[in-house]
Amino acid sequence: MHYEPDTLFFTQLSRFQRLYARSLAARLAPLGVHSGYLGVLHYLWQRDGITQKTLHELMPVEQATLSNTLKRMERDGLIARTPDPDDKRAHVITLTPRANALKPQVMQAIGDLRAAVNTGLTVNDRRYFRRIMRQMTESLETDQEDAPVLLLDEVGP
Amino acid sequence: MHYEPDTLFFTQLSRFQRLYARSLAARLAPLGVHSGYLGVLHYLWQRDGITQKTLHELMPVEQATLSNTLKRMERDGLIARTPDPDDKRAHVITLTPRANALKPQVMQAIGDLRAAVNTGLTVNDRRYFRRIMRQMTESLETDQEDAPVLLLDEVGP
DNA sequence: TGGCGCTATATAGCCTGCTATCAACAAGGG
DNA sequence: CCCTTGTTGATAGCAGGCTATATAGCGCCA
Repeated sequence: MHYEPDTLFFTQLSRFQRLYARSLAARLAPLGVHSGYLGVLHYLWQRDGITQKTLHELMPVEQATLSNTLKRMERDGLIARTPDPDDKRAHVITLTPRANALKPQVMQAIGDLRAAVNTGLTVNDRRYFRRIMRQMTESLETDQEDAPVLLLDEVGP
Repeated sequence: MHYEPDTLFFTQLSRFQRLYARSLAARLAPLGVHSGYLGVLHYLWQRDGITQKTLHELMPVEQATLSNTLKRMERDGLIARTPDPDDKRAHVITLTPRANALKPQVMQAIGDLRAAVNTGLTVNDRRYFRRIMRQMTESLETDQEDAPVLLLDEVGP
């Protein structure tokens, strides 16, 4: 009875995520969209003209990551950043016409991939999978809160 | 009835994978091990002294990725590369004593994390999850084989 | 009002992955 | 024996993540 299941769970998970990203990339490439842009597009399609800060509050990536992603999206002509009249530190992010026009094709690509990945699975399988993934995600969030805060001595005078 | 489930499956999956990697990193950092090293360590602990090519055949990453990972592991004193006597292009990769000594702690870290992630899940949940993940992974592999090979005209003289 | 601390964003530097390409060596055929 | 073709590994350059830190502007309070 093997204790170590030959390939690590982490390895399989990473591989799965990378395969997913690659299939997505294959479908999005002709549109000039990268997988990292998806989250931004998703929220801006719902609510255009917000600041980076607001967008950041909606998305599960760090501020620096978002900043870099927005830079590439600007370079690729998907968003524009105009100064926020109310706060000179901030910029209002808006989608370009091109980005707006892309929505149906991007949605189609996502749907296509979803269908491909779901072949052979029941509705129940999918729900169950998402439920377990959500629960594991919560456990990981907790795990990181419980992080070793240590080094709290040495605060001396 | 929402068709679009608020956050994209891909986004959730990526986030889950990143959280997993981060929790792993938190446990491995004190050992001087990065998450990308795990696969290499895993296989070399089983079978030390193989070439990069052999290792590559075992691992689900591209050759260039492996090459870079090995470079960082060498820099960090975990592996050594000695010339292969049978083939002057190749190097034999061996673990350093430090890397060998690290095995119990790394295994412990992996086990700890596994336990943390599995809290609240039944054995059945875990098995089911892995099964669905494996099946989705296979669907994605198929998806990429079916890739648009296109551009096969224009070969003419 | 002048300065200090907080906040919005950008940048530097790293890890991990990818594709494309190159250099060096191996192996076989003519 | 040499020359072509294949194979092993390294490198360049990019995407997308991260932490840490810098910069600029906002706001408040003394």
